[in-house]
Amino acid sequence: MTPNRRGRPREQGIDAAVRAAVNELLEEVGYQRCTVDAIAARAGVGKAALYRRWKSKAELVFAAVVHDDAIAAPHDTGTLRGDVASVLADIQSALDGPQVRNALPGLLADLRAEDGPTARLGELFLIRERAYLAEVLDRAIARGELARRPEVPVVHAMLLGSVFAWLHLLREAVPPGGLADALAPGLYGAIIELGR
Amino acid sequence: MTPNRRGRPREQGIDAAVRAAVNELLEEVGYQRCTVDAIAARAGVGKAALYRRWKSKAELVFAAVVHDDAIAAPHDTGTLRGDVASVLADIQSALDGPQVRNALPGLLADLRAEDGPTARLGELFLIRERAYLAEVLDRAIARGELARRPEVPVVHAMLLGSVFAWLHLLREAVPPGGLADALAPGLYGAIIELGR
Amino acid sequence: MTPNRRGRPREQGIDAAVRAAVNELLEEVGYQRCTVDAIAARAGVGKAALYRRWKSKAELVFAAVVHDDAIAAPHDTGTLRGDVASVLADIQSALDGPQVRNALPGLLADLRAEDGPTARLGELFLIRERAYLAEVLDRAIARGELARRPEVPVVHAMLLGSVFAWLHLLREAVPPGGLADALAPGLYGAIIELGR
Amino acid sequence: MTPNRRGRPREQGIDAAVRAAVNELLEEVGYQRCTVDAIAARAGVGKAALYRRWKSKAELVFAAVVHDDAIAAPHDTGTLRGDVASVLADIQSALDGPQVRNALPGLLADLRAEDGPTARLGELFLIRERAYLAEVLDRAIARGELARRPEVPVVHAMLLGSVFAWLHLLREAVPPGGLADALAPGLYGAIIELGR
DNA sequence: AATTAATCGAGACGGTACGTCATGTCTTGAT
DNA sequence: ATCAAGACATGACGTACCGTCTCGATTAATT
Repeated sequence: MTPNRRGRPREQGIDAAVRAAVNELLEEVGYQRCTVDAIAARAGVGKAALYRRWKSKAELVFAAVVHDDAIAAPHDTGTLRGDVASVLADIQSALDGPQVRNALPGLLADLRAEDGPTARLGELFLIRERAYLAEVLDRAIARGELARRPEVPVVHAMLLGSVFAWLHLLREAVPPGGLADALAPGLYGAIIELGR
Repeated sequence: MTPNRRGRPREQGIDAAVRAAVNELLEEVGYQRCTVDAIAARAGVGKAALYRRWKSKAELVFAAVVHDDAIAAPHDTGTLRGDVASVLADIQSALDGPQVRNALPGLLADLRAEDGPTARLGELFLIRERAYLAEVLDRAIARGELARRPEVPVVHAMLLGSVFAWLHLLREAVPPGGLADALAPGLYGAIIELGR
Repeated sequence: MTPNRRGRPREQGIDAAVRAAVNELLEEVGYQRCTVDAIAARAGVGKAALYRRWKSKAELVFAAVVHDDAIAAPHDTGTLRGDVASVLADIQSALDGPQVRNALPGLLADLRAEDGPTARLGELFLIRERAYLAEVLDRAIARGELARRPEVPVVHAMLLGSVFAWLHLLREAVPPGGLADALAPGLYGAIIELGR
Repeated sequence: MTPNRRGRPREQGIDAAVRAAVNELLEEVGYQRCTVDAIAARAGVGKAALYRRWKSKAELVFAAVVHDDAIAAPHDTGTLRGDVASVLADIQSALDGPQVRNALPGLLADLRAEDGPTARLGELFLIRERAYLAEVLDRAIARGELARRPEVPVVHAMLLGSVFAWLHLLREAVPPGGLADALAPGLYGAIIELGR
């Protein structure tokens, strides 16, 4: 995976074209019928170019679906209550796009089945999300809203899991006021309780 | 799926043999490499017998993995705090077995990909869990621990999602004190906040 | 394929290095697994340099395998019987090297599949062989061994074909006395019959 | 490759359908562009059914192209001269069909590249052809045309090779009188010489 | 000396075929 | 009508190879 120093450099447009193709196909036909051949054809690219960059369909789709700005810089709303709602909104926007929503279950399954370091769903993604979360909690402590910092993984599981469960396990419709608003009060209460 | 009226009756031992084979294979090789052919071979059964009973691999595995006592009768511990921990323990025990843990992501993906009523195969499971949850909340109200009943789907998403995220998204190790104990305080706080 | 007039001249050593690489690989792994990439790598050469010189793998291998002295000057042994054995020995030495033996079937297939003039790349080789043959026959007439000159293509087919069939169709082991000696008497008889 | 005793028997029509498809494709597009996928599609058959019967494209095509009646029962014309012409005509008809002619070079190359017993081009085919030849020679001895039996492989190489060379090495047009008639006199002379 | 232009090694690119594998259906003969 | 065994169509996957192209660096002959 180390880029080459000599030889023809990788063409720039391919990554973008592939991402676009994947996202279109995910939306049109879902994960399972979003074929590697179809992706290559739609992107106007050979399969070799795909497998040169990613080592499986799962990695390919993952890379196409996770955009780096998924987790924006942690927005400070001034209150923990507001920050929690903001984090939830970010999580929702990362999980609820038409592509991600179609891709996530299949992706989870395929990444799990592969061995190697990529098997963990977006290590990087989760690490950044966790750091984000730690910062939000620390701000709340600085404001005096929390006495101590709760275990970050616990908070992480509650926030991420609640959104995921709503969308993919319970498969409830997103409520009119927005999913973040529906979940925020309870999860705010949870954090307060843990930070007491 | 209607059983036969005439002709040779279905052999009794098959269901059990298949369940056993599925569970062994799930544990040994995971969901994707737990092939229908492998299941049939291990169970000493023809594939036709499988598809006579279940209409897809996903249904087959689901049936083999979900034991009816997954959601026990709602145990009344006397306090909401205790009940929440008890529910969480039940959820964890339903999701954390060596088979379910391996099967769940693949199952989610395949059930989602199927169209028609099978897609909601987990419905029954979820409905019972939700009823269970409603009862726990109502007991808390009766005890005076809650002023009003929170939205059940919200609570459901938080409880189920937290466990799922811990196990399958964050893939954290189960903490020494047990997963339920780690998550219970926060989620108790969440319910209190929502029932205020 | 026209050489350049201006600019950097082609490096001299490349042709030799490539020929060597091809012959090694043919002997080691055969025609099909003698990849263009492998040739380039072994020769320490870029693929572009190969395709600048030859227009396909088949041409490349053909050039590497056919040495110009393949058909030596027609050696006059003094009798038709001797000349036939000599021609056969030449043909065998052209077809029976460890490289040619491995390359020939694949080469035949690929050259045939290409359209255009390359398909007849062996032409030159065959034309010279045929001229050689005509000379041998004419000498026999001059000696009075033959009354008239047989059809050269017929004689050609018999001589070349017998050797080829032995090596590549029947895949018989080369007999102890040498292939030429085993085939010469019969083919001498054939020519006598045709020249009667 | 042992046929099954239990389970669904192999469908009968498939072999015939595949042979037909292969022969059509060979004639239309040649060996290299006669794709396994195209064969399966044209025959209305899955690729698995093909690979269940033959272990590579080469074997598949070989089986489709060699028809069992390729070498008919050795026809006794009453004279060695006539028998030789008859054998040659048989060989030509086996090698000169529009399909075989297209397939042979590619087939030779691919079979050679594979390891294992099939690598030898139609062992069975050659064995039968050789037996045929031995019988022709023995008849000639019985008639008193030959004093002793020439080495069969040598005769085999001359007869088979001459035809093959004419068609695939020299790539001469088949002469008006027929290829067998053009080659028969010389090869008759060869056999006489060897049997003297 | 500066310019020009064809070459060099390296390696990415599009296309295309291969052979494998899994799903769900179907077909045997036997129970 | 069921059973075990196993063949069937479909269709995706990941690998391999070919011949082309693109990069930055060389290397001569021409200005």
